[in-house]
Amino acid sequence: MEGEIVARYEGVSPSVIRRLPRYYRFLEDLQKKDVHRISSRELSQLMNLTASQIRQDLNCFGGFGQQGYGYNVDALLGEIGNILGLHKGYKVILIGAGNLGLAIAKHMSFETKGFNLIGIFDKQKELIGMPVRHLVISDVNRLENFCKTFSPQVAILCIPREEAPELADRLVNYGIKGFWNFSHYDLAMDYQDIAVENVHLGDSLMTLCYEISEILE
Amino acid sequence: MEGEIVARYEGVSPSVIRRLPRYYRFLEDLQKKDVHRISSRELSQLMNLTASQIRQDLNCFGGFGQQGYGYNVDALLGEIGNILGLHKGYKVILIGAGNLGLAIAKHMSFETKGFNLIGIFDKQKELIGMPVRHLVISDVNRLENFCKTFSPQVAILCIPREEAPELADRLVNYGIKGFWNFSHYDLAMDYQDIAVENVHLGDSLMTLCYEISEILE
DNA sequence: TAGATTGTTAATCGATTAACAATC
DNA sequence: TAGATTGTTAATCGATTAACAATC
Repeated sequence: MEGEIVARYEGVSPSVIRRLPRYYRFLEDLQKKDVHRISSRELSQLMNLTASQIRQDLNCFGGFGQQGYGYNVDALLGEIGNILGLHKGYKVILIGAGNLGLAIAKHMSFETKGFNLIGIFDKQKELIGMPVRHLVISDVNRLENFCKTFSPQVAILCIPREEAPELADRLVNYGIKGFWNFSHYDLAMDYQDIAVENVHLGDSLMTLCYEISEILE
Repeated sequence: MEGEIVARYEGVSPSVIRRLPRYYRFLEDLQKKDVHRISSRELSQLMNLTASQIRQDLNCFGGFGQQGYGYNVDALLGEIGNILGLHKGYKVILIGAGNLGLAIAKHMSFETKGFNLIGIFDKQKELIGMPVRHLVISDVNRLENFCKTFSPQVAILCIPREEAPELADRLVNYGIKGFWNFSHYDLAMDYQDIAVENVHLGDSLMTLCYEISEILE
């Protein structure tokens, strides 16, 4: 809409952004517990952070608190939700309906995280037609047509490593602007203006291995 | 064994540790491609890092390179594997055989990441007895007995948020030393000498939402 | 030996913490 | 008003990058 003011925060560092979802979760929790007011100090104790960091983080986006009072939980929750864009309902498709893909399709609450799952694709004939939630698995070769018709913005990749680079390329051509990448390939940042979240569960497990061995030896 | 020298690297910062699995993956890849020698500069280009950082990182653990030559891929891969402890085969159990739990049980290559999956537990009667890989899902109330008998060191939590804190407590009492936590609860660091890897897939998705909205507005 | 590339120290940059004046 | 707690600036700390002498 013309003239609509969309606050964007270009200068904010990734470390701050990555903490926002965690703030959001803790605030949701407080809200559920009927806590309506919280100071940075109280929140810092809950979250294992410094109060200073919390105030610093929030002030990247504006003065959401009130001196002498603290923060209003409901208002702050709303603000962070807006900053993250959780009301946007971006259209997302999932490619690869194997174990992990299906688990994510069934398990993840897309609606509360800014997304709307509108398609699931696989190349395996036996899976095509299988119902998952409100959807039915489609043939991956319908991808181009589907994207032209429905213009999803985001793709979740639950495909083997080898297939990732080529498929990502194709999807960018079909208009995809972001990837949630579970394939074991490090989706490169060659693309300008394409968002990528690489999720490497294996890396997390290896890190745990290091930590365990640090404790046990 | 008495007198065995176990190199531990207490002083190394978490940011360096978290990069090790990624180095490991890229080196594996080079090995598969029959590359046996690589300089920090070449590797930095592959990985989107600075050569300086790579040298700095590796030198936290020792001088694995050779001036004028670079690094031997196979040797370096082995060293990083050792540092991470990928040969340890720590015994791990998985609790919660829902969509996500099953996907992880079936999909994850534990063996190559330092672990050995020795048990899967759920409380739902219909799931108990179901075969998964080389295992069969057990009743969660057998957990204590199982832990006393087999002494697993690590537990994977694929359980609802509400059940996480209490179950984690119990597991610590049963001797568990580390958690790979997929429940939406932030497993606290109250415990000394317990390793925790919290995996918040929802946080990752919300971060992607922010990034997308930054691109699209 | 000359060229290449490491290991390592020093410089820079960014992120976190501390402090306190502003203000509810 | 007095007490509390923010917003914000300054100080500290840690992580990354640059530079170069050591050495293969």
